[in-house]
Amino acid sequence: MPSLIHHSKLKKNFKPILEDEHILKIGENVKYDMLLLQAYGVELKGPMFDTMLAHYLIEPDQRHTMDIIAENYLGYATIHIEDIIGKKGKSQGTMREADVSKVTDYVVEDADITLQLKNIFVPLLKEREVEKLFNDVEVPLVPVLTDMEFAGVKIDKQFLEDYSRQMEKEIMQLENTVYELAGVQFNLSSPKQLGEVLFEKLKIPYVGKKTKTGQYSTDEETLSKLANDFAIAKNLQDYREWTKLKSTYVDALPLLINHKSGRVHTSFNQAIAATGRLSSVDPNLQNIPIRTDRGKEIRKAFIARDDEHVLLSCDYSQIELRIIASLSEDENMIDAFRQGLDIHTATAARVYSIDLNMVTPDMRRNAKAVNFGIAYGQSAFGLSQTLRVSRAEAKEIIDNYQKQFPGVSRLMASNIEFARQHGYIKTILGRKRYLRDIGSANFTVRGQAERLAINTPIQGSAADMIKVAMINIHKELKKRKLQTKMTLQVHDELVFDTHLSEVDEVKEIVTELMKNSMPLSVPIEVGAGTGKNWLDAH
DNA sequence: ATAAGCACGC
DNA sequence: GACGTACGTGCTTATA
Repeated sequence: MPSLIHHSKLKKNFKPILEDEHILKIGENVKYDMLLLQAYGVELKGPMFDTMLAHYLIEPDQRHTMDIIAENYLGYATIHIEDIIGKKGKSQGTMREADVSKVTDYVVEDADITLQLKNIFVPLLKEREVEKLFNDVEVPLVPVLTDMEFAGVKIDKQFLEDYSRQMEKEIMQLENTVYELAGVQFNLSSPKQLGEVLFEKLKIPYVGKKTKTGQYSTDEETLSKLANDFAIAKNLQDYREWTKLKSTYVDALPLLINHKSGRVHTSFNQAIAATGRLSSVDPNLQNIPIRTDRGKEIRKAFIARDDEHVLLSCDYSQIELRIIASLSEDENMIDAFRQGLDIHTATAARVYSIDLNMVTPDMRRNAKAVNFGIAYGQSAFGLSQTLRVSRAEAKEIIDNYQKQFPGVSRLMASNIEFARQHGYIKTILGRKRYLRDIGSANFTVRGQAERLAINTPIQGSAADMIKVAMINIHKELKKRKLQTKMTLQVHDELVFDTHLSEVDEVKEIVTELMKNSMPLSVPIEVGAGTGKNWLDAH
């Protein structure tokens, strides 16, 4: 017999406790339990403590599974799940089928360890000054993410199946063309075989570094340098694009449609990215293509619930640069945003010391690349690579940038200095990241830590901001008893499935709450669009 | 199974 | 002169 007590009896006994607003619930990865209980009609309520999220704020660069933190903080080796349900893979069973006495040991240990960890983490959160971030942001975000995952998104399966067949034809043709140009048949998807064909059999001159295993590099950067001179390279670029889109998205997404809901339910991981960002898995809905026309097609498959609904997409405009402007208090950058200028054009005008209306597309492109690189601590070498200009030219652009935006340069330097002094760097809401290599004598290792000291406050503060917005929006939708569901978060974008009758009201609520979730010294702009599918909503 | 190479997003 | 742009997820191939 799988279980001794039927779940209806368990539910009767536990539901009043689990739904009691005053009883503290302590768990590891509470979102998982919330989702599970939801399937049994139980809504977990009241104060929460999540040991996974606590450890995420205490040691953001580490992993946060219970077996690891139990080992580290309690010196205790937990029972391995594989000892109960079998090794990972096809033979692995489920908890329902497992030996009851083993499961009993496992769950009792789980409860015991979770409580012990909670008692350790409560003072530690206070000591590390992340208690408020924990209680006001990370914990309240849990039910928001639970609702988003449960809501899921609708996928047009037929559309993707049709597109897949069309892609198959394109891929077959490209394959044949490449075989003809190469004079051999080989596996185009094998970078090893491809490198040998291009650079040994066809004797195409190879410039640039080999990969770390000594292979010829065949990545996009390499192929694009060859594309003008060798037709085979262009065909390979197309082949790569089609096969990537087909295997990762078009063929994979329909397989993940849930049979009960008919929708795709991603899982948002709240304790992976050390900067505070969320991540998305099974499927990853944060990397759906948008750059190329062939890729954009895939977004047409993300559709509203039915004919009476639309997708609403709201995204922050240049949020990371606005955060840089605000943190640095750089007058010129703040001015540009206050005047509502296109930031890349404004940057170009300053860097090239010309009028705004004299900025050419090339200048804007260069300025955009600088703005982009700034947030990551990019060097003159790095910029010269992206822009494909000489190092001297890249250095001149950067020098001009630093002269025109001295506050930004000061911010970078002072963040590195702060990290040296304190051993960590923090975001606007006080999320900390420990940079233990900041004083390393090794140039490479220290350089990496310095780039993290620059990037983490920027990327992390943007993450803080959208998390607060999500909590406030979720609360407001509930308060107004609106049916609109928040479904996706893509770092600076939120997507909603909205009934037509609610669109105007929800658009207003969302844009206002996104703008006002955290005060900056520059205005925050939010773009909003609606459509039957995700592409049209942009 | 795991690593490598590659490519998608922000 | 080194090294050279942050954060993720997931596909296929190659190797063990």
